[in-house]
Amino acid sequence: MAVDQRRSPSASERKRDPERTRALLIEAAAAEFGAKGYAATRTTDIAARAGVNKQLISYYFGGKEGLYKEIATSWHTSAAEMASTEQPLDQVLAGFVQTTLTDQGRLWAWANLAGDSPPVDEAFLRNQVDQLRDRQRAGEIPSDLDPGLLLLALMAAAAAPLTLRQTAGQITGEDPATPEFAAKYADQLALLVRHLSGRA
Amino acid sequence: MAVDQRRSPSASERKRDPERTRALLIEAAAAEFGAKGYAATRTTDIAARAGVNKQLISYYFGGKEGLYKEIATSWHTSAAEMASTEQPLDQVLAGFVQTTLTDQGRLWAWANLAGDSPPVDEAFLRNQVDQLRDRQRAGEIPSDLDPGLLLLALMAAAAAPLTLRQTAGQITGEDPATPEFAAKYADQLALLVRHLSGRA
DNA sequence: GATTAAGTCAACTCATTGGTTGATAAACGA
DNA sequence: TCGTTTATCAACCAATGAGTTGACTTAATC
Repeated sequence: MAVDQRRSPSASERKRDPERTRALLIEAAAAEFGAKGYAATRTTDIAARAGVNKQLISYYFGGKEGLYKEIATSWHTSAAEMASTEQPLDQVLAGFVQTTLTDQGRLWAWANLAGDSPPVDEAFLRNQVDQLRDRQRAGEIPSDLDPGLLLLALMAAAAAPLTLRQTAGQITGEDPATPEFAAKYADQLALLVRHLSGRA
Repeated sequence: MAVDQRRSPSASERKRDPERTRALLIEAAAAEFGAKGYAATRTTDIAARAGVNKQLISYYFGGKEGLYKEIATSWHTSAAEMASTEQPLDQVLAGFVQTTLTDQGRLWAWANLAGDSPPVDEAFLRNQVDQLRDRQRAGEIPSDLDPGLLLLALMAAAAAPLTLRQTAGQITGEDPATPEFAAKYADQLALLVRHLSGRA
């Protein structure tokens, strides 16, 4: 027993660790909210998944709603990061298809339906629209399409495995929530966009 | 007081009318479920909207869940009808965009996210995929696209004003839940499909 | 080491909500 | 016309679930 425990608290092995607890709760909440939506999620389930007492939800986030908002706003920032990088269109879409599989993505879908708070960073959207406009000028994309509506259509299409999960399953006979499916689907979208630009 | 009330019961003016009550409940329920999703919907709200005592939900449908299922299955049939008509692709999409505005449409979106029951008539989907394949053979659509995934992408895109309501609002600055928006958006999709087929 | 502060938990409270009960009235058949 | 069935409602009930309380325990500070 000569080892000094405090030398490297290293979070994971400490008995008490507020940061870790917070993180556990946030992670568990994202999973639960993402799977069932806000209304159907039970705080008890969140706590159980996090392996922690449910009172701590109140302690750290002031309750169910506070916890939800914490998560809802956290992706604002992650989306903002994404906004900065300027990639080819099919890359952007592929990335988008990927987020489909994450808890964040599911949460975003719920929020959209429920009409919660504006769930995406405005700057990100504006940026994407601008880039689409540029591509139009460059002749990559037909000029008679409205860039805003086109972005909307492409985002919606990319989110299909998520928003139309059931229907996707019915059509393809596969489980749309797998990385393999996402990859295949992203390829198809890339192909589609390429056809759009005329240079198949 | 000589008039014989019973001569023409005419539903709407009768004091008691099971059929009418049932219909009122179904309509109200579709609206409520569509707006908030199953979990967030209160039976009290349904009854209030229908202008009827809440106990009648149990009386006629055996409870909240029974009422929900009643509605969830009812669109199966309406979708099946839609399946029979063979229209040009942009017409199909336009029709789809339209349903976006209905309670049925919203309900369908919720069901897809929640992973409820398979929410669309299988025959309808198969039919649409087959038609897409035909169009491919006819050269209307690039042959290297998978018809199933293409259908998925197009349906998802068409449902954008619904599934990405918030985001749509952010992008366009308009309310996507209006007939005007739906019309404009449907036009864009038609245009997009036309570009896809190469004959801009 | 004693004191204080922070973190965690089990048990409890209280509002909400779906569902039930029993009374009441309209429709209907004999 | 009278009894029976059907439809409707107001009031009640039981269960659930979010949030609170107070005790207890670990860590930090003096």
